[in-house]
Amino acid sequence: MIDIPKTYDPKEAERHHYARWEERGYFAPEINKDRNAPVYTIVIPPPNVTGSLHMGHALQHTMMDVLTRWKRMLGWRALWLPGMDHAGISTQLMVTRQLKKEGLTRHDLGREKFVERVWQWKEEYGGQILNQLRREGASVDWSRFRFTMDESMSRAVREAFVRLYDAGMIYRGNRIVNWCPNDQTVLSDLEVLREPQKGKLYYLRYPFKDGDGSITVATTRPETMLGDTAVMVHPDDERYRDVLGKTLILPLVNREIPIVADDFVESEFGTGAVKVTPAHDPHDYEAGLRHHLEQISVIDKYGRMTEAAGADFAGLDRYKARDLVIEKLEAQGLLEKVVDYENAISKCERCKTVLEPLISTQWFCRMDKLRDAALAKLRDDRKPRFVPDVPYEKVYSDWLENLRDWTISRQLWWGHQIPAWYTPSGDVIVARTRAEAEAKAGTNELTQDEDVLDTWFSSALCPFSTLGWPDETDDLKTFYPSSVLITARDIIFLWVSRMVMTGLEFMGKEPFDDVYVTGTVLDKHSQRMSKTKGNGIDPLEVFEKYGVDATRLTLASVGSTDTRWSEKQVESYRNFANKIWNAARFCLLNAEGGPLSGDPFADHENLPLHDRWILSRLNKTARAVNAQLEQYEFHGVVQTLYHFFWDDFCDWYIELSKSTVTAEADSETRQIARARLIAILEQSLRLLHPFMPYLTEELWQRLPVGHSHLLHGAYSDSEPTIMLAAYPEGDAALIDEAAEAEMQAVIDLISRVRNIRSEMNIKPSDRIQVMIAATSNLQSVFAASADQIARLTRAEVSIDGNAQTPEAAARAVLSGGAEIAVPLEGLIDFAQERARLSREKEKLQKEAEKLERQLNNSDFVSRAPAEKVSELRARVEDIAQRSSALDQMLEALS
RNA sequence: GCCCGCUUGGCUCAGCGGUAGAGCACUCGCUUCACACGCGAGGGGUCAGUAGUUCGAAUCUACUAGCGGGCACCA
Repeated sequence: MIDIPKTYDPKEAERHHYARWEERGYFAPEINKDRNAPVYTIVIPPPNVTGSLHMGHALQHTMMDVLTRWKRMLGWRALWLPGMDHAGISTQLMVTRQLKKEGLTRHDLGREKFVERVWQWKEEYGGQILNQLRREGASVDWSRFRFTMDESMSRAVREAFVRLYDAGMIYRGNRIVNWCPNDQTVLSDLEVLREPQKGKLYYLRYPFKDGDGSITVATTRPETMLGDTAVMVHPDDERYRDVLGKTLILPLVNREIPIVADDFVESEFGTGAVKVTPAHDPHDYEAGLRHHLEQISVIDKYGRMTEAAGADFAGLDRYKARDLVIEKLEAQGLLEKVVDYENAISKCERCKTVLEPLISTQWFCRMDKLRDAALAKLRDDRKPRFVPDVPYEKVYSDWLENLRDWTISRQLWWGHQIPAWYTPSGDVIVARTRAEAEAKAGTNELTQDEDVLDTWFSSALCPFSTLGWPDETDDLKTFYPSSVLITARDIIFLWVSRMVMTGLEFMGKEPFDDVYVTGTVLDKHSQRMSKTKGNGIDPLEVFEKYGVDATRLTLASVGSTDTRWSEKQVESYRNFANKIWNAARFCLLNAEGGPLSGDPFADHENLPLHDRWILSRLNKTARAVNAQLEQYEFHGVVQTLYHFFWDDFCDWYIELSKSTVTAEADSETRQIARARLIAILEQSLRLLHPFMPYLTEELWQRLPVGHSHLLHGAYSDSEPTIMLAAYPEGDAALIDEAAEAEMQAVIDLISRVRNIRSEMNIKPSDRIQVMIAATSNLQSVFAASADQIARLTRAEVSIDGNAQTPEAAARAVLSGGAEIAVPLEGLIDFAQERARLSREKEKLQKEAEKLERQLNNSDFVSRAPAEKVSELRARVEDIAQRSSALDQMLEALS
């Protein structure tokens, strides 16, 4: 007897298979020997080197793996390309912290040594997520793994930079930017966190230069007043008509500043007069340009006041300066009032420091042309295709339309140093290499720009830089563009849009056909999981407790809508995994003598009903599964598989096969029944494999089948693995509606008898008798299934339309013209039976009335499709028949 | 402020123009020779509300309410 544990132990299966799959190269598209096979590509949105696996990753990875495994089994050359990004700011922060513990700063080490330290850190602590990817069963091609700081990727970054610069799309300029005083670097708009905060609104009086009086302005940041160069009012504001063009004396500084008119001002807000600090506010910066105002920087890159703020303030922290400004203004009677006020404040996404808008020289990427190309692609070709299209297509295009230039330089040491050099005379040379720059400049006295590029600048190139671009490699030709990008919605801007723009610019083609946007896994209070809230659930712990396969199934069924995390759900899929294990256990315990070759379902016409039925169900399921995967209907496909395996295969097919399969004596009938059972199981495992890779491989390897023959043709010379077995696509010829209808009648009959058993409180161990009278068609169906009906109802079955049934019997009427009687001499309570039948009659009557009403509506009969009308008529007829049979029964009982 | 999504049994979610579904929870009965992470039988929903379109609406349209999200937030 084969020894198989009664309960599935996921850890056991998870321990072995992955390493074997990886070693044997199953993940690489080269395993596929069919040169004409279609290509399927997914480039992973590279997780960052400092990150570790969270639920969102696990969700996306599951879906990517499902699709990759599915296409691979269909014989496609499937490539899932893994990568990782260098996360400039976060990583530098990690290492800086590490140094701090040693009492060092990065400047103590110098740039070169510091970068070395970062590489060391990366080797030691970075990329945790890569092993977690393995744990998930992700079938990524590790041989093509790319890290954004690898030389090949760095080269692509320099190439892209040079090309964009030469095309006039990258420029260096002095503009207002988001500055993080803590990280000492500029940030792009997308890295800014907007958070509401309780603050104050200060009303300040600015006196007129000539004559008495003053204008009151409101501000949340009084310290910036030291850098004010104007006050603005709305041109139509009656209150200020007379003061337009007048001059004010800026308090504390005694600078003369003008009053100018600008539409931007909202007269209703505050006093309707706005102080303008072009050097420390993005809106004021724009206004400053419009009115040719001086830009006076009063705050430096450390968030301290500059010399320009005046001797009293220079060197003070910006918040200390705020207090001092207020104190001094109050002393001079220029503080009108202070009110509580809530507004949104910009913070650094990573370190949460309040950002300081500063004027600074940075590199920018112009977005107009890139943006227009992306928008045109969407408008003309509807590419990329968003799934679901509502609302993401609009989210994407709205964002693109309002796009501003992208700040791409960062004041960091970890990252791609900008390929720009300065000559002694200050000319800028942009080139791929220093040598190229020297040649261009005609001198070797060049200094390279100190800054590095935004990490996203390199990530945006991933869809093609990972494939070898700028070289026209075979990989690039073969695998670009990729088939689908799977991602969470907060990445649409950071990634999707930028990849589309660079893809169109450099490759002339969008980087992926489809963009599938996953839902979000929320906690049970509908809150997003986050580190700061501490409400995150660690996928690794879930793997540990319920197994990887069960977790994958749970995550796959999230699909594209947000879902609250429920451990009960994982538990039910854990139970499903166990159900599969035990179904296989049953098959294996009864496998002896099952033939190894040949199609056990060969003689299709003459198969028993339940065999034709399960074949029909299986093939229908396979077709549905393929269709649903094609449409990214992850939730639906999980339901389809679950229902087929548990309800159709386990609850019915195994039970219907049992008497033959478990017969004591060996026989050809027993052999073939066993072979059929195993064949259905085997195909089911293949259908399930993309979702549950470990369990299915574990079981599949144990099945007594000719494994090699089951491999897809493209992998026929490989070692057998379910990973490379042919994915069942479903044969339409095996779908047999008649068999399904007949089987349904048998199932209904068995259910009705069980219902009688239960309602009449008949002990499971008590044998009963079931007498069946049916119309000729069903009569033969039931007759052929009599043994199975008997077994599943624990009854003696007799089928005879003319037999006399005893009065003391529980009865039921089936749809399609069949009646059953269960003689219950001495056991039956006539009143109870009457009540039961009457309830049933009532139900039928209600339904009949509803149908009659519809059929009596002449509009319905004339306008609804004829098919629909006749369907309803047939139902009415069936109900009438059952109803009158019930009447007879009731009459007999009275 | 602008835009979007969601609202279906106690809970978590499917369905998205033609007889209201699943899992969990609940009730009853089962150590039936794969599985108690199980088997069998049940109960439970006017599909948020209102008005429309339609022969027919949970499903389409508009509005309302509640919840959630995105963008812009004006000092």
